[in-house]
Amino acid sequence: MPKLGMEPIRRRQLIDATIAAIEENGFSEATVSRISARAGVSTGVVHHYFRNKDDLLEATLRDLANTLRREVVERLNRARGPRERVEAIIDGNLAPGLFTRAGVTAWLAFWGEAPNSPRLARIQDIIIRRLHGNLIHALRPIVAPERLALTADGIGTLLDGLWLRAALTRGGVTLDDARRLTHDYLELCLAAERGKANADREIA
Amino acid sequence: MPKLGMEPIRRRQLIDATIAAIEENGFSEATVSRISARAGVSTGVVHHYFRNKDDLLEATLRDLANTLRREVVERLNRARGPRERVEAIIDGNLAPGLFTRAGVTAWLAFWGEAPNSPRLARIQDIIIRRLHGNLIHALRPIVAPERLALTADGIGTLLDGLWLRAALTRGGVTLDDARRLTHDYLELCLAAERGKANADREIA
Amino acid sequence: MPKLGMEPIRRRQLIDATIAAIEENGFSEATVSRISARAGVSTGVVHHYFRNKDDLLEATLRDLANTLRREVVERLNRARGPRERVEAIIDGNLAPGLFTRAGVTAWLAFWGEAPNSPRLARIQDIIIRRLHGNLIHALRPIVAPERLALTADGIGTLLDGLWLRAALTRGGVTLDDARRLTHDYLELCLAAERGKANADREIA
Amino acid sequence: MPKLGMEPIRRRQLIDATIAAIEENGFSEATVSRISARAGVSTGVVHHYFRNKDDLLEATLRDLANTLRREVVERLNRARGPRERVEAIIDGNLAPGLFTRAGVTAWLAFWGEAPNSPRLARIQDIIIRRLHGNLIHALRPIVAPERLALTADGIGTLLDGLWLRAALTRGGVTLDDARRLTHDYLELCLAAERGKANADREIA
DNA sequence: GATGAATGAGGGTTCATTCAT
DNA sequence: TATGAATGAACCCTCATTCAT
Repeated sequence: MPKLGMEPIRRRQLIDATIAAIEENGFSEATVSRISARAGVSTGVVHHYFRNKDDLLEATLRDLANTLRREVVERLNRARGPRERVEAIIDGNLAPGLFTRAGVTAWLAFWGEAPNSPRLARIQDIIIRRLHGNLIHALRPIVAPERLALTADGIGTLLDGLWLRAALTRGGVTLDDARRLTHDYLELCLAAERGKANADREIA
Repeated sequence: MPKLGMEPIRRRQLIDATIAAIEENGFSEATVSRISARAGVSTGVVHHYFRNKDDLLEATLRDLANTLRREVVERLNRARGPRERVEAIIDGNLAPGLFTRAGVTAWLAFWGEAPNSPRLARIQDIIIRRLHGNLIHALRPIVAPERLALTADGIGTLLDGLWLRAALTRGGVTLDDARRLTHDYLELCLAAERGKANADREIA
Repeated sequence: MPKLGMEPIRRRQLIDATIAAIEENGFSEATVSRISARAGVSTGVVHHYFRNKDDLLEATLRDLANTLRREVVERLNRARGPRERVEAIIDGNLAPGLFTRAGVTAWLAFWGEAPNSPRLARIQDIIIRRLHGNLIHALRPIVAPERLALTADGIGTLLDGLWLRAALTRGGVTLDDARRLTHDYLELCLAAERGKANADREIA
Repeated sequence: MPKLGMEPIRRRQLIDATIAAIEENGFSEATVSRISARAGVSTGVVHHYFRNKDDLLEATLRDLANTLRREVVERLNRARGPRERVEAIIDGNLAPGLFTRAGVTAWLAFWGEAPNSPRLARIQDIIIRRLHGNLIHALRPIVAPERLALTADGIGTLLDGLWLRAALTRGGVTLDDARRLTHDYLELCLAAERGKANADREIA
């Protein structure tokens, strides 16, 4: 009789094994046989639960994206006031479980493949759009409309740049440095708002 | 005597073909046979002028890095005053010949491979360090010492984030948007400097 | 469950195919694709059961060495008395299944490669040492100590020379000729022993 | 104007380079480019003076064979009496310039290729026949007719076996050991002759 | 005479995928 | 449900050989 309910278990194992394999040896070395060996199953199992390797890779990237989303949503739910909402988004993207040398390496590998894989590119697009939407929503109450998009892009771009550098630079980027940089940027933007508001008041 | 002086010509052709192949099909599809076909030569030629594929890839990344450096140096030579020097670095990194969907895709592909390739990683490291050094040098006269490193990191990280987004997002990032974002960041930083200077003066 | 227990079968097939390929076309023409075709399998199978071609070649030489050892051991087990033991070793090395044009050609091919392959050289070394050890042991009761090593070397060298000539000379070397030559050498040595013994007795 | 008389010089250089290349890295690694590099010329030169690589290899084996022949002939010319003639042949085959680890390695490489190269096989055949002919001629005066062929085969086979072992065994075979073995064999044969002659005389 | 650039077939090897068990 | 044997295309690379110069 067949073991029931194996599907979610096996998919989970294989996705975790895929992330681990990419982290350790890079995208091109993450072969089906290495992934399945790491998951403790035979190569055939991969094609039993995923149509092909591309499907497994897509599922893996989706899984990474979901983890990121959860980190952000969780912090957003605890945030009070617009300022804390922006900080929740920033801190969610720099969550200790994700923003590690290993974690960003896997992301970077997917980024490198995305431009020539429509399926991966689509997911990346969603992630970036989601970040942008969240930031716009959180910043609207505290940033002037004409600077809204620019500020959201600024924070989003900084976060992406930090991820990239975390994967590329030899020593990585410390979580503290990353936080300081983004929060300082937010501070600069809000200070400029206040300065402008003061100037407006003086004129009035 | 055979055709003389073919070496620089062929190396140039092969490097260009490598960039084109990566742009079009991604890193993993940039095979020796595709690269050589694109260069209009047989596969053997690749190994006549490069020890192996890794050497060709390294030479290609070095070439990209050199182009970037030239764009920056050229603008630095024309710059007058510290503010223009910072802008020269920013604009050099966003030079029209480099900051295109295609160009940026090749870079991203190399970034994705770097964590697993010490040789590529070394070059990336040099590029990032060079950018940081240039920025520090240009910002020193106009930014307070305690904010110097932070500001340089901010601009550098923004530039890296812009490159990443240019490759990843569907529509890319327009050159104008990129310039606006970075120059605005510089403006914010300098405005904060002035604000602090004013506050200091008022106190005195 | 897949077909089980294929490993010994496939390894046997591939080793046999390797011997056949070397016999027919020589060492340099014994390519993986020719070997696998001869075994009736695809090229991938070779690397499924052997890490690489060198491993297959080493296994093949080991197999040849084992066959030789079996031929000798079998005859040694049936031998009665020292004289018959020496003859068992000689005849084992000239066993009809091994001492054929074809068999000897494969050996010679391996000999030709051994000086450049430490792995093959090691096996050759063992084979030669084993022959020497066997001969020493068998000759000890019937040859004076001071002539023991020389006689063993003589028989061993003759056997090696016969193998070489069997592979090289156009008509090969007949089994009968080979036997006559080695047995005659043994006879000469033993006659010399007897002669010396007689002389000693006369003196006494 | 073309340099005249280059042909013998270049052929000599290339043959020497071929022997050196085979000695150092084995038959399969003796490529045209390595041989020409060692000779200090370009790859094209090889095909200028030899129709193809096989021709160069054949010329090289012929050259080795000629060297061997010269060593033997020279000693034969100095020999006095049949016994010395036999020893001249033995010592010529063990000449210090030939019977070295390096020298026999090149020979062995050719032996390994000969069975599947009719051209090389033909030369090997000549060498063996020549040795046999020389031995028969030298032994005729001192060995009984019915043992003549056997004795010549014995010495020839011993010499071939010694060459083989010199190339194969780790420590090689010392010149002294080789001489002792062959001369002892000759001694045994001649002693047997005398013994038989004595026996015949006693009967008479 | 000599060069070395160029070719392209063929080498060993890896891989995603299929399938009988 | 799971295995791992098997496939064969495609990979990078090497090589003898040719040929314009």
